[in-house]
Amino acid sequence: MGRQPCCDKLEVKKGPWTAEEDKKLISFILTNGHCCWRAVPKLAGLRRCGKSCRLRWTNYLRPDLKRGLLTDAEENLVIDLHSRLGNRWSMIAAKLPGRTDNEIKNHWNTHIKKKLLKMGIDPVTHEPLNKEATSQDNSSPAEHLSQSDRDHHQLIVHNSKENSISSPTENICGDEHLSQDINRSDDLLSNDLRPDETSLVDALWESISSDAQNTNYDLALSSCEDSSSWLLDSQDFGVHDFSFNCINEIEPQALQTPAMEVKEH
DNA sequence: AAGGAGTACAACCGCAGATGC
DNA sequence: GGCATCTGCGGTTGTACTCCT
Repeated sequence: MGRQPCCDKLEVKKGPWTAEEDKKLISFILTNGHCCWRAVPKLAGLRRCGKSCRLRWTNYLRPDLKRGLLTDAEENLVIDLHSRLGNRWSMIAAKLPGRTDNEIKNHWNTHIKKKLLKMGIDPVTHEPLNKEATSQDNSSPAEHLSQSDRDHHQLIVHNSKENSISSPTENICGDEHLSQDINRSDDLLSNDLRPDETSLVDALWESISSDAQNTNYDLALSSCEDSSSWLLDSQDFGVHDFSFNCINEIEPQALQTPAMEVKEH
């Protein structure tokens, strides 16, 4: 007995999101939160699957996201965490503020994996690919690499010494070192974070916040400006946090403000 | 300049766990 | 306990872009 599809596939649009769709989604979530993702597209006037809306929001539209490549410190932290947690991208992402699991996963697959292979380290086990070669050859592979690459290498050597475990995923629970190290890494990270990069999404947010001055979601936005902590709670700001009485009052046109040209050009 | 190869990243898909009835 | 539904996660794919020949 198969599951129902999460949405009516015939009605649902796929592929890249348009600026107009982005704005609808942002406006809707700022105004109402997300009651349940399945209902969001309908209520927001989007012909998208709820899943797609959730993904778009969490991976791209959330205002607390950082943009741009991961810094060296972030990369080191990802490698460190990966050596302990394995491919648990959501857990890794939770330790990198402003980064998403998808982003980290992509970065791992495109950058870090290759970097580790280049260093002679198995990106899955974080063990040297050829132990004999590394023991015979006094010059570690890291010596041929940049400072940041050497940092990675040292971090991995440190980790493999500290966790004398066969699999990186076996040491997840009850590891006091883990939380301590993660905190240490967080401190390291916080000293080396890049400032946010201006982006199209920022422009989108600017346009929305100017719209917000004339609408009823300025409250949500102001709390957003204070800090992004409301977003951390956003997992929960469902029906119990937001009144949905207003939903019927939302005119689709009201969500379609004219400032969306940014992305379309 | 053309086009093939490589790269980066957004988005989709399917599965599994959590939850409610 | 069984089933339906929702959500989140990880793997994979699609596509736009860049680089190289």
